[in-house]
Amino acid sequence: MENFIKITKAMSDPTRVRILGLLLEGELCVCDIVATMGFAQPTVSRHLKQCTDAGLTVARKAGAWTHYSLANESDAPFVSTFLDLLEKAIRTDAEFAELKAKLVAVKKAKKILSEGN
Amino acid sequence: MENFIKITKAMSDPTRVRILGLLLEGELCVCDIVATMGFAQPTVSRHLKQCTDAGLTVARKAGAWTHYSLANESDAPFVSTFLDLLEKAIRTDAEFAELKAKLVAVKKAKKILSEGN
DNA sequence: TAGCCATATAGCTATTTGACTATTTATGGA
DNA sequence: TCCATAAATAGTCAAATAGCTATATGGCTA
Repeated sequence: MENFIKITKAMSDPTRVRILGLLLEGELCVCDIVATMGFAQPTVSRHLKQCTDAGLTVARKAGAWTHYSLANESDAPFVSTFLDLLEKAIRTDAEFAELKAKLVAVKKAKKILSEGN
Repeated sequence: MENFIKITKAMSDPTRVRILGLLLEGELCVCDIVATMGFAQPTVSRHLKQCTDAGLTVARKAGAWTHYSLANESDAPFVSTFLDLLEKAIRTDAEFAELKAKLVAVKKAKKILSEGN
C-alpha cells in the first residue's frame, strides 16, 4: 500500500510524468533533462529522487554524472504496469511531443560539442 | 494525459484508495462509508466527488441517497487497469482489512434497524 | 592544489490539499 | 406543511508540495 501511494503520488504530477516519459527513450543524465525541460536543476533533481524513492527509476553514478533510467519490473511490483499506462497517457500529450523533439536536439548538440574536442 | 493525472491524483491518497477498496465490494451510499471510516460526511463526499471527476466512480441518485460504485472499463480508459492495481495494493493493507470488517458490521446493523420498522 | 562542472541538499514562498464546522439543498414521511 | 435525514457546498486552517535561489558535495583536469 505504502509503495502504491508512493508510485501514484510520483505519477500525479505532469512534470514527473513527462520526465518519466523522456526516460522511456532510454537512460538520461540530470543535465539532459534540465536542458530539455527548462526547469532549474534542483527541481529536476528532486523529481528524480522522488521517482527513485517510489521505485520507478534507478540512478547510476558515473563520475560527476548521475544517469537515471526506468526501473525494470523485477525491481518493484506494479512498476511495469504503471509505466505502460504512463506511456499510453503521454502519447497524446502535445507538450510531451515537443519535449521529445527538444531532447533529440539537445542530444545532437551535445554530440557536436563532444566531437569538437 | 489530463485524465491520467486526475486518476493518479485520486489514487495518491490512502483515504481515497481505501474508499475505492470498499467499493470493490459493491455499491455503497455516502452514509455507509461515513459510518465505516469515521470521517466527517463532507470529507467523504468530497473524496467521492474527486473519484467521480476522475472517472473512477459513478454516482446513482435514489431519493435522498446517492449510491456510488466503481466505473466499469467502458466508462473511461485505464480505469480497470488502475482498479486492478489498487486491488492488489490494498490486499496487504492492515487498516483496510479492519475497514472491510467494519463495513460488514455497519451493513448488518443497518439491516437489523430496517427490519425493526 | 585550484577551479570547474554535475548533482544534491537546504531553506524560502506560493499554491494545493485534506481535514474540519456551518450551512444549503433535496427528499420522504408525519 | 413541517421536520428529519442524506448529501453537497462554502469557508477556514494546517500540512504538504512544487517551484525557486543559494549553498554544499564530489569528481575531473589543468
